[in-house]
Amino acid sequence: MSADRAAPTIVDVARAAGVSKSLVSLAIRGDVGVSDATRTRILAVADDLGYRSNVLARGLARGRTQVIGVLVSDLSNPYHADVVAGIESRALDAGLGTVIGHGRSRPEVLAARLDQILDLGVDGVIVVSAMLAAEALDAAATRRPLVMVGRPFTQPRRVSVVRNHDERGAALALDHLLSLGHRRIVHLASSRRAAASARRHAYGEAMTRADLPATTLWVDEGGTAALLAASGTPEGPTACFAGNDRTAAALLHDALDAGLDVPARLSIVGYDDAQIARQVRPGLTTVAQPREAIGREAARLLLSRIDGDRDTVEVTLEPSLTVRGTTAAPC
Amino acid sequence: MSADRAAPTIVDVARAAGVSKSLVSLAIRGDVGVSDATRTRILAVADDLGYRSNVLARGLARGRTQVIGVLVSDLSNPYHADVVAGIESRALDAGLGTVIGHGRSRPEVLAARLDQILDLGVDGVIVVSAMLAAEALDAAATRRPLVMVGRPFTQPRRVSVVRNHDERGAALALDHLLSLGHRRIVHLASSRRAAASARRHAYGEAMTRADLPATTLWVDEGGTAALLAASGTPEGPTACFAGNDRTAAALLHDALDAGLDVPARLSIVGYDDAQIARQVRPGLTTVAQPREAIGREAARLLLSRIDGDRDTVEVTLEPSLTVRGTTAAPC
DNA sequence: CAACGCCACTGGAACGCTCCAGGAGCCCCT
DNA sequence: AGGGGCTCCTGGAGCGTTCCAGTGGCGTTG
Repeated sequence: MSADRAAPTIVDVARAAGVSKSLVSLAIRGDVGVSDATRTRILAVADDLGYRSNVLARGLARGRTQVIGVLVSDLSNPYHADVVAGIESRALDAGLGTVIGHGRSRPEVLAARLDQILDLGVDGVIVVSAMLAAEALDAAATRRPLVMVGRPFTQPRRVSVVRNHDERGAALALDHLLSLGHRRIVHLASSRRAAASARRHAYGEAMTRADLPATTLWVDEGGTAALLAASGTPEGPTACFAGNDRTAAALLHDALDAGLDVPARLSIVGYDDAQIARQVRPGLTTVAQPREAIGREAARLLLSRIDGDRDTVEVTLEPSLTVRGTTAAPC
Repeated sequence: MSADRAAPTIVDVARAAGVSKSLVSLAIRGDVGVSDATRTRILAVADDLGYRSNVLARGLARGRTQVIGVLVSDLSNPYHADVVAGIESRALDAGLGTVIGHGRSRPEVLAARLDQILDLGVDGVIVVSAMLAAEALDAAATRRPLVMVGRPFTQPRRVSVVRNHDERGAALALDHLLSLGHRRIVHLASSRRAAASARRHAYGEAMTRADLPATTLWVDEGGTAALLAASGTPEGPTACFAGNDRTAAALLHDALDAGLDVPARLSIVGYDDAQIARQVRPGLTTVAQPREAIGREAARLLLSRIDGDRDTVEVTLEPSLTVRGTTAAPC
């Protein structure tokens, strides 16, 4: 099938338009110094021939590919999808393409993908994963500008960080519960990672501020069962702030199974506004991160780094509270 | 910061090892015709210098980048994530990298991303999206080998297709309901797209085979309400086969809201074994597609096309039934 | 011992683009 | 009339690879 004939190059266009290849290059990139008449002619010819500029050749010659990479640990996590959407929209505004690498939640795969994306010649990388090893992150950052999403501390210098303000989010959740009249509020934690710790500490501080005792229960230590058992008793907790929506949803599930009325006997607040928060019944009250905005901000930081800005910064964005059906005044 | 010094090239390695750049190239690619002693020396030097081969230059010179592209319409769809995981694992086995493009469920974005991925110089593309316009698909297929996942008909020749056997899946669902003793089974459809049609037709055929009347209700025509109203009556349906899990979950939700006992008064079977099937209560009985296997098969087909195989084929893989809590014998 | 074949290695062209130094033509000013 | 400064355009070098046609040395063979 002759349609497989080699793709037209800049030289083909130049020949067909009767100009030099340099001029075609200038015209296509929209450079000044090309007369309008010639430019339109060249573009028409290019279009006619079905010319597409070869990114590989351009990247090789310019040292820039106009493509940024995004490394994601878990594709199926809607949080990641939204952040990626934000990144893409901002990149597109700047005329850059985006490719995504998928780490399948495994540190070694993640590191390999990161290398592979960099090898492809992207101009910069945004890492949306808390799981990437610090050394891999550091090594990558010496190769290209790198922006990290979500990890609360800038371990290596040279990387910028965008994250949601977990402390403030936890405070939002607790203010909500406190204003409903809850006093015996426990925290259900399932992870010791950075974001989870920030939320846990913020919980502790909010309780201290309100002069109330703080109690953290761990899922992997049977915390859920302990919580459910206690919440029947007169002195038991009337509300629970969970470290994330998955944990909250599981708790809700178990509570309903145990015949405990939610929210009448136990109020539950999650964190993340994940899809599951809308799917459970009653709907989960939760703290929402500004996911697209986080992505857009990450892209903005990366673009400025690509343009030569050497400063690495840490940006935190404000979360908000979404009230659904799992919170009410204690009865 | 002096770590930003230019990355070492093959020439640097050659100079450091005291050989020609051609020999370095051969050694690194594992070509024959390099003595063992020289090869190990070259590799050691390369490693020492932190040499990484430049994919852009290699792609330009060879016309092959050793990277395949995957175009996905919706990142957050776990179905897609699993297919991608399958693709990646197979590609990795063959020593190829993978980049993902994200179409955000919008045909025009999808088409633009596809072009962009192709521009990047990937050796082939796998499209995991039913939404891509046929023309865009066709245009892409003339540029590189292309494999389509999920769309049941090969519209343009030149593309291979991997899909789940929707007809057989629907038959599995109906066999299950029939063997439970159901006789009045309706189909609830929400889409007229290809996969949905295949399931709908298979429903009709299965009913005909069993000598039972087939009734298809459409969600967008108030089918859900009609179904719920009818299922109370003596002659009303005792079971429903939904076109996908989302539809099934919504039906389940409405049925429970209406005070209808599921599965006692109404059995429900979905399709896809999406995450939601596990999250609703009771868990949804559904047809599961072999998602990773589909991805692996797609990658296998693509690789053989890349290696010069000109045949385009259509492969269907067998689905399986996952029985959960929404099906029981009619009472 | 000359001829041959094979092995290990080399140098340069090519891939498709960008960038740079420079050239032709034109208008304006002195 | 001569020069200066535009604007519009050109040719060639260079980006880091791969590929191809050799080259030289060595062992085998008639």
